[in-house]
Amino acid sequence: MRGIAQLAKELGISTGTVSRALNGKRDVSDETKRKVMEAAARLGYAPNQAARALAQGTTRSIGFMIELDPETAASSDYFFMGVFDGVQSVLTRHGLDLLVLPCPTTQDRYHYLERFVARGVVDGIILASTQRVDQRVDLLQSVGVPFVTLGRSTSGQGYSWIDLDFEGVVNTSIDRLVALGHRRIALTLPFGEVNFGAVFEAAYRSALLRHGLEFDPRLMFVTRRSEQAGYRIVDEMIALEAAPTAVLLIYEVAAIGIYRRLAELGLTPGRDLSIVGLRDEPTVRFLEPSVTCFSVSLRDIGVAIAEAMLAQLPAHAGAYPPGIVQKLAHLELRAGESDGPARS
Amino acid sequence: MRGIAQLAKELGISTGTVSRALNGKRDVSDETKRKVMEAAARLGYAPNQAARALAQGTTRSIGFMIELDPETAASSDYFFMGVFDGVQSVLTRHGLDLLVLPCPTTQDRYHYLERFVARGVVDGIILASTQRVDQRVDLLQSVGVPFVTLGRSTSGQGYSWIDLDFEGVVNTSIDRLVALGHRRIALTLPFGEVNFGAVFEAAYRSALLRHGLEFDPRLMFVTRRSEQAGYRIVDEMIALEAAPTAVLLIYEVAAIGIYRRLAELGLTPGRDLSIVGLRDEPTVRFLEPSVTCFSVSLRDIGVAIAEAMLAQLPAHAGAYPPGIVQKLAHLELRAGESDGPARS
DNA sequence: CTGAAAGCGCTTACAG
DNA sequence: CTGAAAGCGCTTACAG
Repeated sequence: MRGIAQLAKELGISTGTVSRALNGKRDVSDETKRKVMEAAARLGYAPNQAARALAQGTTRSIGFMIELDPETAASSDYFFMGVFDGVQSVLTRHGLDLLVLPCPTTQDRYHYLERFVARGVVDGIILASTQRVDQRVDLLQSVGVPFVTLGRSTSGQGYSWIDLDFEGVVNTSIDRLVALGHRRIALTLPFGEVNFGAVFEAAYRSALLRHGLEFDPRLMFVTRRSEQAGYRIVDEMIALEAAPTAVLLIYEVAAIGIYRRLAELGLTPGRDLSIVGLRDEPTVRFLEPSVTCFSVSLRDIGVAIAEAMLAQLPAHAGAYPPGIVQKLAHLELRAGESDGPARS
Repeated sequence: MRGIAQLAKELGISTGTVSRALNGKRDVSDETKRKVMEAAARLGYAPNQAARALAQGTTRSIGFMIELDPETAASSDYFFMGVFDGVQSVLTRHGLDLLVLPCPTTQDRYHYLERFVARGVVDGIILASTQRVDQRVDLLQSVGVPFVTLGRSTSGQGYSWIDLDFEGVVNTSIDRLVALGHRRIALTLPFGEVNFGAVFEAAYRSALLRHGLEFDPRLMFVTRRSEQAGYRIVDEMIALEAAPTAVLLIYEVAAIGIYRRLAELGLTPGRDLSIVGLRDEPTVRFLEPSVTCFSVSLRDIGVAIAEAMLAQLPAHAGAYPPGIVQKLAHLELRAGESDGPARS
């Protein structure tokens, strides 16, 4: 005999009563409750997760699916760790566990998710690296599993998402660079079909339009999230007959490669090429000269995700206003020294 | 009716037979097997995780506990993503899932783990950020849950671990720096009680001894994993009456802060201060001048961890020689330009 | 306030 | 090769 049965026997009461006491149900005497709690703590008893999940039909855990693409994920640890912490801070208060589900490089993201969903491993799913067209959204919606995406998608309709305000970043950056006299502003875009790539590009185009600047597809560079990518595009930019005088980076780490290549060429960031990065990752903040970029609280993003999740869980209705949450996280400009007046 | 019962009804056979077919047991006709598989695929059926875990007494998933310490994790450290991928590549082949368990900053690591273990959420545990004295090791050993630690500990005895060869790194670095004429070599150590801090320091002391160099506690700097930490220690080193001419970094990202501070002071890495970092993170590899550091395959470390895990799981005995695995991952020197001859 | 019992959705000896 | 049935460890109406 083990588990709750053993505990019950030890106390000389029924397993039902033990269960009710442990779960803080009403209709159990304080005395019994106290004794059960004490014994559970003493014996280190915790209800078996599988049995409880089976009986309750709920796992009390939320899955956060991330992707281990070696190139993309290679420097995104920091990003997710911060978000995880925010998610946890909320879930913990509600007795929910966070399980991070890392989709291996070799596996298809759709099937990876599908399996977890079909087996009922978690009560809700958080999706990252949301694609422009993301079948995972359709899957989750058709199955009816509560979910929140970090990043929008054109798939599905009326679901909860939290995203960075890429439009705001682009507008602020372009306005700033134009005010500094820049007319040819390059842009780096993410490799692959992540949705924020499309958002970034669209915002860029409309910002140029707003300033009456010509859109030149040769000024757009598709890059991986890597230092190497920044190193490479310097030469590509210089090779253009009309080279850009500024560049807006979707992945700020590229600045590291750009700085290095510029140094090799005897050029100076902020003078010979203006650079604006996305997030103020510590790595980039310490470059010399410091990179102009934007700050955002990863923890707050995590908190927002968790709240959007809770709003969908029946067991937690009331704690948060039920309904769909769609929220853009504002990014605040942190002016550095990597951008300056355009030189003709 | 749902789940396996529904599938069984659909096919007009018993749930037992469906289960046996799905699990590839012998004693099921190929014909039945085929039909069941087909129907399962068509209906998107996957056995409920909780029910299966309860019946089998095994969850078929392995937990990887990491810590969300904001200061430590806050650097763009892709260490874990690489390791996860290696672990996955092995586990997947054996039908095991990897669940990453992120311990929130606000929670005690011991109790966080204890709860997961008591509830039987996973069949095995991988531990990271192993402490010099780590009660989690004792816990896991007393409960008898299979586990592998990433990093050694003085707690427990005779358990499986995979660790970086810090001793090798220190020996190679000190030999190299001494050969370059350095006599006063500083060291950065990790904040807190992680075991590799003690290993790093011990190796440093014995390497100095081997070269007949004096050990000076003022040359040891406890740092967080951050760029900021590197920035700060430059001034501290310079302030010493006998300043070090070289520094060996436990956290390579510190090089970024060091570079910045040196630049501000008009000093040059590799000439005015020699710097050797630990791992060749991309961030650091692109600094100018490039940082001398060491390369190691994170994926291989993950593979080794997973294999050490499988060796402990009864269900997978045979695939890997059972027993305790204790392995040091070799780090290969990648000479850069951040260290050079000592200047008097 | 408490106990007895059914049921959650699987797996697995046990018969046949 | 297949079915009927017990059992995994919980939770929860239902009585009392």
